[in-house]
Amino acid sequence: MAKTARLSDRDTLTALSTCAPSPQRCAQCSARPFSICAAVPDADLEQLEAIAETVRLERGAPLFREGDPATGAYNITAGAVRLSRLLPDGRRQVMGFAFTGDFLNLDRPDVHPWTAEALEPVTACRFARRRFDALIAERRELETALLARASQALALANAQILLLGRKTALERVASFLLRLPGCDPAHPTQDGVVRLPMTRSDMADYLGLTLETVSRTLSRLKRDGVVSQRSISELAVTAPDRLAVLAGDL
Amino acid sequence: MAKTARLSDRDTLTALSTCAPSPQRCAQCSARPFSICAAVPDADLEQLEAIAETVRLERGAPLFREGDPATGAYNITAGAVRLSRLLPDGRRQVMGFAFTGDFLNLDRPDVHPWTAEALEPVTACRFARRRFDALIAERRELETALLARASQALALANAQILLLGRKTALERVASFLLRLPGCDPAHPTQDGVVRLPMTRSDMADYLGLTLETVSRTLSRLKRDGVVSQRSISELAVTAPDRLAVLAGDL
DNA sequence: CGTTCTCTTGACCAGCATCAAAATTTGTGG
DNA sequence: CCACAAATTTTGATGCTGGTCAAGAGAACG
Repeated sequence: MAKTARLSDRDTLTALSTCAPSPQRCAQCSARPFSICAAVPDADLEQLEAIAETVRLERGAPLFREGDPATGAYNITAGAVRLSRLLPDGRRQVMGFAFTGDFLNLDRPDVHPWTAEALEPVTACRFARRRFDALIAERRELETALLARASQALALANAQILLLGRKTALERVASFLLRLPGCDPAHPTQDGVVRLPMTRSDMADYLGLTLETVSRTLSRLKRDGVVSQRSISELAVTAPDRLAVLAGDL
Repeated sequence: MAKTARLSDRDTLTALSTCAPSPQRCAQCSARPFSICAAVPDADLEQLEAIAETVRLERGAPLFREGDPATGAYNITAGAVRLSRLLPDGRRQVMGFAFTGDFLNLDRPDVHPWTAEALEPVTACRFARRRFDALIAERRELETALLARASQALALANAQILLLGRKTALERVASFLLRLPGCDPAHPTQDGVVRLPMTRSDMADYLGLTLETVSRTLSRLKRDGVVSQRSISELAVTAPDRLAVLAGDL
């Protein structure tokens, strides 16, 4: 479905921060404050560095695929990732997007329940499964951090269940635009700018809609003066209050 | 929405098992093997007993309500519970059903994200928030068990997201009938019998459908010989293989 | 610049929702 | 146990939201 495009856009990475995301130097890692690694005190970072390995992906490249045996866990240190599952006939559900600081395979499954693909150039730390499990067993604060992350993930999943089960197309798109900016700590949002590193099709498959419906709904929001388009992948929310009403939760 | 019905059907409880679910005697609790309490060794059960309190609910009674401050966590020891959230205009999403052994408030929220109501007579153990938090801090195996439960809950939530985002009405109902029996360890399912302690409306609000669509879909499954009706709240799956195909996942 | 991919817009359609009413089940009181 | 009332379920008729099909406009890349 998604073609493996080639694109070496290293600028976004270096522009992001002067200290490179790198397991060799966890202490200087720009993603650490947003990551599960923040639970490990500076003095013990070597333990983390010892089992981490840096992975770099170009746009479209998979970090792992649905059905593959899970041999590691991943911490995203830069870029954005799409998590998706397929039904046998090709219908796709985007299960979520992961940004800087997000941890994949919280629940340490034997087999990956979904495919993870880079939406833009991505760096991630890979922790080999066995050694990571051993580290968790040894360091309780890591397990506590994992539980906190799992709780967050559950709350988000439940918000998505409400969205998919009971919201209209307009409410889904509005909810998405409100929620997305808060998900990426590497791109702190300024005055209502929403960065959309994914395609309309990705949004549609995330929101249980079609790409045409997403496009029409965004056009409607523009026409109604709720958002304005800065570029194809960047919107500005001009009426956040109205957008919140349209999103429709309490 | 749900009226507080009065019904003291104690028989289902005693019929369920000879050893009463009771915190005073955790060692004899029939729900313990299915519960998070299984993580606490027999020798230390007093610690659990000390902070537990038994709650009994008649059908329709709430265990807690969406928006209420969360002052405790609950372990269901008998019966079935409906978890639901409301949109301001009254649309309802049933977030799930909880059965014997299920633990509510895994993520220890400050405010309950949903309402929990008894579908039938229910007994539960209530753990006061503070004291439970203290016990977790003290006993690591409890935290490990919570993480394992949270992982399970995440996997289930993700299955539901796929269902709500991309499945047809027929696929949703079929998936539901396949999944439900495995959720209630207190009623081990014999040869494809599915117990449905919830109404059509509850199923509909769980599956993102209307009660009419659920009813029509069940009628269709009956007409096609995939299931047969034993009573209004009990079906028998006569063609499990065909049902699995209709459910449509890999 | 031309090729390709993505996005937008329009016309039409289908699956499921809505509205309505009858059938069945459950609960209540004699 | 029966009769009646209330709630739930089933079934039918009709409508609407969002999906499908199609074509053209705009970006991105070589």
